[in-house]
Amino acid sequence: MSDHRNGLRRSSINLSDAIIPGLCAGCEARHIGLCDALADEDLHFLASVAKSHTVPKGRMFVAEGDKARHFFNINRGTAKLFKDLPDGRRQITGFVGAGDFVGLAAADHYAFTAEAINEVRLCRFDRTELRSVFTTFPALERRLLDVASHELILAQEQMLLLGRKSAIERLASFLLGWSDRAEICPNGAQALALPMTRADLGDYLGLTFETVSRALSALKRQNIVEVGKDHGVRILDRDRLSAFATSRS
Amino acid sequence: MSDHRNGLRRSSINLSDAIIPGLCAGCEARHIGLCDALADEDLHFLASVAKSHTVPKGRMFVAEGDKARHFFNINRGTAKLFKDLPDGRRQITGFVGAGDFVGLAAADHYAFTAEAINEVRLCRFDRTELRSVFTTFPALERRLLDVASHELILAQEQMLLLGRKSAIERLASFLLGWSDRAEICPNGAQALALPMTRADLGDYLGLTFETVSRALSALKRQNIVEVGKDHGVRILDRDRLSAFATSRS
DNA sequence: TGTCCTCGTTGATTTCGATCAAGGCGATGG
DNA sequence: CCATCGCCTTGATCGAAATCAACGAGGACA
Repeated sequence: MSDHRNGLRRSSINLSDAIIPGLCAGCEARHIGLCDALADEDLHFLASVAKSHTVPKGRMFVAEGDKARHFFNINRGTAKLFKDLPDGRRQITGFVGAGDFVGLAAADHYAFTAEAINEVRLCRFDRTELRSVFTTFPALERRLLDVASHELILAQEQMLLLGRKSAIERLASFLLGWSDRAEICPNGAQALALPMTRADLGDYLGLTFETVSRALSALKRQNIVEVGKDHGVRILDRDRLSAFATSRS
Repeated sequence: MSDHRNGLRRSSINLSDAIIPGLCAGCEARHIGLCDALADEDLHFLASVAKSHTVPKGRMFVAEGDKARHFFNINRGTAKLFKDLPDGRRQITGFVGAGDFVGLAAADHYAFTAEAINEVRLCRFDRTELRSVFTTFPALERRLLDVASHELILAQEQMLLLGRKSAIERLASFLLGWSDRAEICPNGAQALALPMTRADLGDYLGLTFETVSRALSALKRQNIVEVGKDHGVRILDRDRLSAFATSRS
């Protein structure tokens, strides 16, 4: 899970910072922003085509099938991206947080729905305007291609998880990945926050919420993780958790 | 499954054709080539950084973890892309054929392995050289971003399949998707060729080969598909197959 | 020709996770 | 305060797919 960042230069200037100064200050290296591709003085070009928005908890801000008019860059909060089947079954394809770019998985129309898990602040870019910015700053497009490549790698990792891993392996893999993301934006030795519900976790891992709960209990029982009152998780034994993430039983 | 092509202009000139004239002639509109982004007279720039190769059946031509030096464009034949777990479990993330571009899911190192299912002819591009071609022809990079977006859409569709669909739904979804690809390169009312084994299909659909075989038998029993002696499949009732692809039981 | 090997099909049994069910805890609100 | 609701946990049972097993068809090759 750490090699996937190697190919992407870490940003010293985050796009989000440029547009909403002060936000995400502790997170400037978070994941891969759309950052760093522009010189400081060019960032205002991007800012000019961005509109800042706040999405309340539970509100959907992208609907599958809608005409794809915008890209989004998350500044704060967490959202879930998912696809539904007509009978209500749901697959969450990813959780996105500060620094994450949303909207690549779209042709004419969005191929997914996005919903805020808690209050989300984001920047909205018009697709056509962003395209013209690309023409002026090709480095931005290069960066976007890197972001897309990175998402493809993650998607294939998730296919491996969904197609071939057991319930405990899925949960262990998720916790490791989630803690990797979180530690880029370090909150010290704090417990890892899990803003999503067990049901969301199930929809992400291809399990039911009961199975997620049981798998987490199993990890607690073995003193591999600790779950706080606030639902935060602390990883006690990263090595044994890693062992669970790939090996059978 | 048909809307995913809407956002991508169909190519009138296929890159593969330009480099190896005559190949893929019947497939020029196949999937999305890297095509059409360049004017006819500019294609030789691309050709100059490409090397044609033949990969025998069963031979691996990309190994997960290897330094990512090349991109590939398939001209002929079919290959499987996959990831393995240490204990041998395998997830095939995609089958690629004529016109398909391979190598996006890589940062510094490939995140997947690629192996020829039958004899494969392909063009190999040096990554760094291709990058410099981008600088001269930004339209190529734009096209590559479109290809990546399209692959992301497919990957999320596959996550839904792996996480939430039943065995029959998975097989039905695969057959529909596979026939969509094939009909772009029309072989008339012929049966649909399935060059991969049942085991490959299982590794793609997150099932065992026995379950794939049983699901296919179930579709045969209901006269929804017909399986020829050569393992080719003919879809007899596309509507009922579509119904299976999304609905429970 | 016969043997070996890969691939596919089908049947019997097992197992992991889904489903069904009950109850706990904390937040919200009358 | 208690009632309700959302979220989580745990237990009991069920079921879909995995596993184990046997066999058949076709191709490669001595």
